[in-house]
Amino acid sequence: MYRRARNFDIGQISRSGQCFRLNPVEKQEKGQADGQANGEYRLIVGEKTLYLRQGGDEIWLSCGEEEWEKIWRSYFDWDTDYGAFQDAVDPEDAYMQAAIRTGGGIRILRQPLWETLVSFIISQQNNIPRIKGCVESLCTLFGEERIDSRGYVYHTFPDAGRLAALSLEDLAPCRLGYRSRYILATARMAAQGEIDLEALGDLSYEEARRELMRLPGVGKKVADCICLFALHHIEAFPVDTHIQAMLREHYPDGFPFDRYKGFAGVLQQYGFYYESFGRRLR
DNA sequence: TGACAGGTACATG
DNA sequence: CATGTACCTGTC
Repeated sequence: MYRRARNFDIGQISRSGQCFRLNPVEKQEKGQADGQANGEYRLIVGEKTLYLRQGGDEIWLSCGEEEWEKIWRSYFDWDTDYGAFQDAVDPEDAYMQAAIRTGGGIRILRQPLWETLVSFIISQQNNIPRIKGCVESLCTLFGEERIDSRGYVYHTFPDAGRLAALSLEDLAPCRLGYRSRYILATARMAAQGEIDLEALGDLSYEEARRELMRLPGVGKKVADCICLFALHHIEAFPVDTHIQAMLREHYPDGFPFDRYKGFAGVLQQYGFYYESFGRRLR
């Protein structure tokens, strides 16, 4: 099926670092412009795969209407007007305006909580290609094998019960380093009901963040990423090394949180993308 | 060789 | 509360 989209760029989303199982199907040529016919992408979420292609503002998706409505429309935050967020940015703020020109097609996804939680524990002191590798090996070794309509074999993300039953030794092949013990401890808390992940969706941003930080390996930054990329609290503003650099270099008098009350997390993504990926384009 | 990669936990003053 | 440090692993 086809859909027309504004402020939506599948390549930018795949490189944005908020999801780790959205990747080009074929190895891409370097230097292809965003928003052009930049090949096909495959996304794996839960039990499903989805293939996407984009040419300009026209998106092709491998799913039918029913699945689109049931899963992907919400996943991509389709009905939110990102143009409105962008219009709210201070016209005098040359830095954020440039960031938007580079990454204005990024969406804040609504990803499954458990996958996002574990992935962002893995993300600490780590780089995106390696995070992707770690997540894939975790899925390959401990997820369940599936095959999609194209005959592509993939693996689901292992649930908390599955991971809780593992030992550090079992996890060693995933090369998670010191994060292994965090993941086991977190999985055990989730599996034993020491934390109610289901209930997290009903909490406010502050409550959810505080609750998440009870988990080993989850500090402020990771909790904010989970709030932003899974629970869709778009006011969450994760501060990592890139964002720290952005704040230091471009907002020495403080970031204008008041102006962007309620959606600062969207700007965080534009800033992060511009700092981490965009600067290579210049 | 050492610093760094979307940090966190724990120890000090 | 604020600062300092160890921590797995891979890459440049």
